[in-house]
Amino acid sequence: MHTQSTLESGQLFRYWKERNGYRVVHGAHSFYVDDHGYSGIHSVDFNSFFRMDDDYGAIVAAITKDDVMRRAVAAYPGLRLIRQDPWECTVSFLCSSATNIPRIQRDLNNIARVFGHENNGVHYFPKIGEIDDVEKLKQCGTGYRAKFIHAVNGIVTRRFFLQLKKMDYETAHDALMELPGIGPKIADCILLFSCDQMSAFPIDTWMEKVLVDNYGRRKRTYTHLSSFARDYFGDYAGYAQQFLYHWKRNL
DNA sequence: GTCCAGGGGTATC
DNA sequence: GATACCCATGGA
Repeated sequence: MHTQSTLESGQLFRYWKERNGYRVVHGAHSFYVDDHGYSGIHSVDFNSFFRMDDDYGAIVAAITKDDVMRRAVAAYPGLRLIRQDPWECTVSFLCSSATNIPRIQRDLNNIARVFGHENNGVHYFPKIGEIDDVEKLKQCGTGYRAKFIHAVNGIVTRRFFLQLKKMDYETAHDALMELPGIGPKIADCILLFSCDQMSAFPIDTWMEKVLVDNYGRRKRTYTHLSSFARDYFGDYAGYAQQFLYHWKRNL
């Protein structure tokens, strides 16, 4: 695994550079990781978090269908999808609308400090139901997103997220879009990064550029672009998306 | 001052 | 179905 491209490709937000690697704080975990190893987390949880159960070589081979993908994969060998906690992932991408990554990181750290749990100087993310004050949420810097985060905090359950993992893609996508503030893009991020829906293909402004510039797409509607990509790349389209997103942003 | 940033809701044609 | 505008905010 290549830690830099994996952690800094916009899927996870609460990490800090430490020594020669990173400290990651997510769910109930706070651990250190670099390109040579890790500490502070059990191997079972580490392997789950970085999707070591995937057949990485086979997946990369399956999605490398053209020269664009060959360039993206060659640029970031070892880039992996992360299997996140669905609730933390949901709040993360509710924070992500029409803003930038540094600000998402700032807001999530504020939310963890204000609503979460402190242990040995580490601020862990709040659990479902604990983000229960809209004004404090706005003070975290979330702006108009506060009302959505607060509403979703009062609706979802652990069971809801477990169901999303068992549903087919379309059903799970529809279920997420029933929630306030969650449209097709944020729903795809939640499914891909935390619900084992590897065919989900989130399309933000950067992925729209990729599909128009590099894949000749004309219609810029979400459903058109997303269904094209899912058909073209197949069952692991989400992995292709992560390579292309990171590649396009760093050209 | 203007534009853009891992969007979504709503009104309007 | 597409398009326009609004939502708050910060950095370029």
